[in-house]
Order: sequence, then C-alpha cells, then structure tokens
Amino acid sequence: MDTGQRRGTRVASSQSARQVNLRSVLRTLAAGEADSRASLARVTGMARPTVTRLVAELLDSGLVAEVGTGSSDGGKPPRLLAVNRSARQVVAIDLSRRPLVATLADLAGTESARHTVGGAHTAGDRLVAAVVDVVSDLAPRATAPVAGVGVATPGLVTRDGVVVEAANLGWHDLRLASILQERTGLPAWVGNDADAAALVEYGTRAGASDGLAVVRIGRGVGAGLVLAGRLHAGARAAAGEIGHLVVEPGGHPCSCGNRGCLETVISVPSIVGQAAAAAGADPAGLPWDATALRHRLGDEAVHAALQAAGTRLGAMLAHLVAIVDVTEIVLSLELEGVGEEFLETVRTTLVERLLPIDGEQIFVHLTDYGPDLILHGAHALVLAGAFGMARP
Amino acid sequence: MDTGQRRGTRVASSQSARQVNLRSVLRTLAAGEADSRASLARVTGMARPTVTRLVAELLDSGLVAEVGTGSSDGGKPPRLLAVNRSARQVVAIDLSRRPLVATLADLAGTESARHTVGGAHTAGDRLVAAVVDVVSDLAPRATAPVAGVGVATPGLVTRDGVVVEAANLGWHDLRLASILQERTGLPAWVGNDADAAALVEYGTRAGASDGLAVVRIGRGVGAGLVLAGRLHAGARAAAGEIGHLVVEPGGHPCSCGNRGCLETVISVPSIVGQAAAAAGADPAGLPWDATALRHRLGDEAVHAALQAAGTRLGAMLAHLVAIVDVTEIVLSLELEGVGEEFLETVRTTLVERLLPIDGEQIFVHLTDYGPDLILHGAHALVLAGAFGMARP
DNA sequence: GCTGATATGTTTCACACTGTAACAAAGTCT
DNA sequence: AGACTTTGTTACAGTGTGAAACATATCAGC
Repeated sequence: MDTGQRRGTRVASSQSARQVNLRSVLRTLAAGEADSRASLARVTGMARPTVTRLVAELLDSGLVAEVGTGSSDGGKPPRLLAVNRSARQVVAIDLSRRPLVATLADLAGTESARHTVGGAHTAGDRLVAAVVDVVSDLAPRATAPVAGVGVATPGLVTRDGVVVEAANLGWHDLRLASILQERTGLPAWVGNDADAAALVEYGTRAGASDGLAVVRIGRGVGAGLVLAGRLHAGARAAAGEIGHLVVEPGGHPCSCGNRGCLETVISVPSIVGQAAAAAGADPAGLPWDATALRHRLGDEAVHAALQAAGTRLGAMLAHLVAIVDVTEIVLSLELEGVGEEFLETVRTTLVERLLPIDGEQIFVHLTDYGPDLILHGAHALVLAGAFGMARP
Repeated sequence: MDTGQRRGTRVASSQSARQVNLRSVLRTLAAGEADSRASLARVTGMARPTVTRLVAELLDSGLVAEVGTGSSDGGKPPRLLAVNRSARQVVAIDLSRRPLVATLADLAGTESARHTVGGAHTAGDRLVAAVVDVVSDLAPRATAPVAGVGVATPGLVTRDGVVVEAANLGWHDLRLASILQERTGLPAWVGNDADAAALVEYGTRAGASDGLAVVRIGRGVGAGLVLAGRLHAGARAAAGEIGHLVVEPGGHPCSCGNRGCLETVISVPSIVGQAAAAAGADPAGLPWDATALRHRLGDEAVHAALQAAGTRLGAMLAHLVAIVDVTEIVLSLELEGVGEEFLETVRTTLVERLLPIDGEQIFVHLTDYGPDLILHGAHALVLAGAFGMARP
C-alpha cells in the first residue's frame, strides 16, 4: 500500500485508480455501509465484477473475511464480508505524555502490549532513540503483520511527517516519519497530538459528517481540525495552535512572553491557579482533579474558576465555529471530575456569541477516550494512512 | 468536461483518470509551470507519449495552441504551448451588488460586454428570472464557445450550487446551479461571494501557496477561505460567516437582534457611524469614502473610527490565523480612500495577538481588484469548475 | 562542413484496469 | 415445480498509461 505523506502533482494511472477503488471498498466495509459484494457495488458505484476482484485481493491479504451468509431478499443470499480487525497490528505512540506511552494493538484498538518509557525530560536525539527502541521492542511481539507505526506528538508537524518545531521535545525540522521508516523498516505516520485526536474522534463520532474539532486543554491548549473529511494542518502546520492567542490583552503573563494568552485563562494550571487564588491558597502541588480541589479550596472558588474558563472557551469556540463551520466539538480536558455543568457554561456562551440558528446546531461533548485519546489518535493515523479507514 | 459540484463516493476508472491528467496538464500550463510537451511530462510526472496525447486533445479543442518554437538546449528545440485564453468565454454574475452586474469575458477575464440589471429590490423568483435573462442575453453575443456561467451570491451556498439561505435575495434552498443549467443550457457554478473572491485571489496571489483568506467589509462582513488549495465551505456552507459573531458582548444592537456583533464594529456603515458620532454629525447620507468623510467630519473623528475598526479586525484575523493557519489575508473594503495606515493598524494588532514568530509571517493586503473583485470571483468559479484552473 | 551528442516529439506495443453481457448458483414466491 | 430475483463469476471488449524504439532538429567540437 501507499506509504502516504507525500504531496504534489500525482499522476492518475490505472494502477493508482485501482488503489483508490481498493481503499474505497475497504472504507465502505469498515464504516458498515455495506456487507456483501453486491451491496459494495451499489454503495461505491463500481461494477460487480470489479468489486469481486478487489474483494478477492482483500481476502487474500487477510484484511477482509467472509463471515457467513446473509438472509435472502428474494434471490441468492449474499456472502457477508467484514473487515478482519485482528489481521494487522499497529504500534501507536503518544509523545504528549512524559514518560511516553506506546502500545501494540490490533486494528480495532484492542491492546496486546503497553510500554511507558523514558524519563520525564528525555528529549532531542535521545528521545528519537527511545521511540525507535520502543518500536523495535513492540513490533516483534506482534501476532499479525504490523501495518505501521503511528506517532502523535506535540508541536508542528507537516503532512509528510516532519516535526517542524516541538520545543518541549527539543525537536526542530526533524524528519521523524522517514527516520522511523528507515530504522524500523515499518511505514510510519507522524502527526500533531490534537490532530490525531481529531482524527480518531472523527472516525467514531456519528454526528461528525464531514467536519469536527477537538480542543485539548492540559498544560497547554491546542485544537485539531478535520475539515471536509480531512485533517487540516494549515500552511505552516500551525492550524489549531490557539494556546498563545492573546484573548485578554494586558492579562496574566504567559510563558511565551506575552500577556493574556488563552493558556493563561483556560489551561489546567491556570484554572487550578485561579481557584487557589480565590481561596487564598498556595497553587503549588494542587491536584488536577476538580472534586479534590472542591474539598481543599471550597465549592465556590472552584466553581468561579470553571465558570471563567468555560466562558472564555465558549467565546473561542464561537470564533472557531464562525470561521470553519464545524458542528461537532470534542473537548479533552486533563482536569478530572469536570462534567456537564462546565459544558453547559461553554455551550451557553457559544450560543450567545453566534446567530441563534447557528448556535443551536453545534454539539459540544467531552471525549469518551479519557487520557488515552492521543494514543488512539496515533493509532488512527496508521489506519487512515495505510488503509484510508476513518473508523477503527 | 465534468459539470463539477457533486459529492460522495466517486469511482476511479481509466476515463476519470484521464480527466484528472487532462486537467493537470491544463493547470500546469495555465500556471506557467511548463511550456512544452517535454516540460509538461517532467512537471506532471507523466510519460511523454501520454502528454502528447493529452495535448493533442487540448489543441483540438482550441484551449491550447502552439505558439512558436523555444530555444534549443543542446537538442531539438521544444514547440512552445500556451493556453489560448480567447478560446472560450465565460458569463460571470455578481449578486452582491444591486443592481446585479454581469459580464461576458474570455478566460483571461477580458470583458466584451457588461450589463447591470434589476431594481435594487428584485428578489425571489423574479431575481432568478433576471439572472436567467441576463445569461440568455449575454451568451449569444459570445464570439467563442461559452464555457459556463459563474454566479457569486451572498448567503450560504453548498458545493453543488444550492443556495441554502440568502435572506436579502429572498432565496431558501434554491437549486440555482441546476436551474441555470436547465434554463440556459450552459453549465453553471454558484458560490458564496466571499468564497468566490477567495478563489480568484488565491489564483493570482503569488504568496498564497495553499491557503488564503479574503475578508469582505461592506454593509456586512464575511470571509472566504481557501484551505489546502480548495475552497472551504464548511459543514453547513457557513464557513467564514463571521459578521454576526459577538465580539463585544452588550455592545451596539445589530440588525440580527443580538448586540455587539462584529458587523456593529467594522462594517462600513458602522465605521461611518462611529466617525459621525465622534464629530457629533448625522450619519445618514454620508458617503462611503474616507477622504470625503475627513473633509466633512474632520481627520480626528475618521482616524479614531478607523483605528477602532482596524484593531477589532486585527484581533479577529489573529483568531483566523491561529485556527486555520493561513499566511495570506486579502481585505476587500467598500470604504474608499483607506490605505496603508489602516492596514498598519490591522497588522500591528494581529502581531500583538499572536506568538511573535507566527505574526511575522502573515501578509495582509488590500485587494487589487477593487469593486470588481466578486465579479472576477464568479469568473474564477467557472475556471476552477470547468477546467480546474486556479489562475485566469 | 561533417559527425556525435542531446533533447523533443511520435509510433508501436505490452500491460493494467474497468465495465458490459452472459451465465451459474441459490434462494423466494405463486 | 416453475418463474422470478438477487448474488457472484467468467469472458471479452474498450480505454488508458508507460516503456522502448525511432524520427527529428539543434548544438558542440574537430
């Protein structure tokens, strides 16, 4: 299959057309939009013999299996097809956490191994080596062919897997995808952490017809966008880098040198800090857990801090919706114990800031993946790159 | 050629592959990236015989012509090829102005006829009829085959040419592209006015590698986005509809019922109104011309109003850049006589609101097309739809 | 001025893929 | 049981690309 992550003029030959059709069949099957050769032909618009041939190749490779016979509809009963999710395995790596987390899983995301490696401050070449090592360790344990390696990392990442800038990891213009491919012999896909998160949410959220945004709020703040069914990285791979957008000129100082960046208002340390300040407590060492904070600082202080953050987030999301027109927004909040109340604050502000009709159609949720969101995103990078599959 | 404006699973056959390659050749030639069969083969990656065949078809259709012989580079000299911009004509219609403006022009945009038709309040079915009429009037005057009709309209427009909502024109869920195609017999492309503007600016701005935003400021405010080389319409065709985003909660009342919408701060009527208020004058009947306003209201009042609008616009653009990461922004301001000073205010705010490195790489210009920007956009809709040509 | 080298453009042919038509297979309905 | 329907396959024609060889036209060097 295609190793993905190239750009530029691509020639259309009969062979490349075949790849397109092959992916189309696999994607349609994976999405559950068809379950037999005949229904595949109807859904994809291809002729039945063509589908037969493509399915034959997928059966050969093991990616698809015949799983029984369907009920007849007045004629010969169809032979049911399904993607064999255990036919390949995937190495997924989440570099947004330190130590990094890596898993070996099948196509459905069922884990068979998990590693957490590296000190909290491993960076630069040593981090590259650590990544290569963990792949070299996990890949041989696979009980099925390994489809590839997916890496989700903070920082700016181009479509072809070059980490333009990841200050915290000490990486600049690092051709990570190529390096991994060379040193591990496996195809590799590298993406920004929020982008990867957006990809996996896009694949699993029913409502996300062709657009979705994921907003990650942890130490920093970042967003990932799927627009028109594709990851949107931006001209400089900086799309969704909203953490250091100044939303309160003259506000609190930020690590970047400016004042009033979004991160100074809605990052988890900021929220915790606000709550501590309201309660007159020392912010240091406080847990990233709203329930625990309420016990220590009192309901009111925590509530006020969350209100402030939710309002600011809602205003930012209103801008996001007005500009790119996504209808699904998924939040990944590293502050535990935050629920519906916070979401309501966000939604209320969002609606207030948009035209009434506009705001009503926007859905804001919390992610269902919890802290493993990015890891699943790394997994989804491989699915999308190697098979064109949006859903796991 | 393809009538464009469809969506969904598209089958890849050898014939569709040929269309892709044919467009690739034409686009490469139109962009000036190649000028002979051999150079086309190099740039597009196709084999020389393939290029010869495709070029033969383009020569047959008259779209491309042999324009001479190039200088030899140690071998047989190449036979130079060029797109024949007078081989086709295009009907372009701008519905953002009342009365509407329609032109007949060749592919380069050279006009051979121009009509302004309809009263200032023509709407609904009568406006549809007026559009059909103007096409029926212009098309027969063409001295070359008409490639199609391009319509740029305010409101929400889907990719397949359905006007979902255009309140001022009295249109709701109007399948305008299909209607025009049926009643005029010509292929038609319909797009949002700001989107069309973005398309033509994208085609002609050298700096816009793969992303660009056009922000239109007139009676209302709207933006058009080209992302990753494609028009971005959004999930509900509402991308770039930033006019009624609330940026000053509790601010001035807006026609939409809310308060503090962006339009209440930076639309031309708002700017004029602000200047009038500062000078203690009656805003009614004032001209949309900064120079004239300075004479009537004094430098200071106009300067202050422009400063306020420029600052607010800069803040909005900072959000735009942080979210979608475009590096080129083109402004279309219907207030005459506004120049570099205003742009500097916008740029300064933009840079202040972004990370220093980020802001430096963003280019903000005024459009060079003046009031005909949207008309050229409508023209570009046809070029893009019928030929896949980004540049006129 | 002739010869070899070089780049352009065309012809010929093999190869790959899709779609149509016809057919076999395995059910349902009357 | 026989007609009908739907599924899946086989055979073949049509269309398109690419590789190799070839014709063509110029430059460079002797």
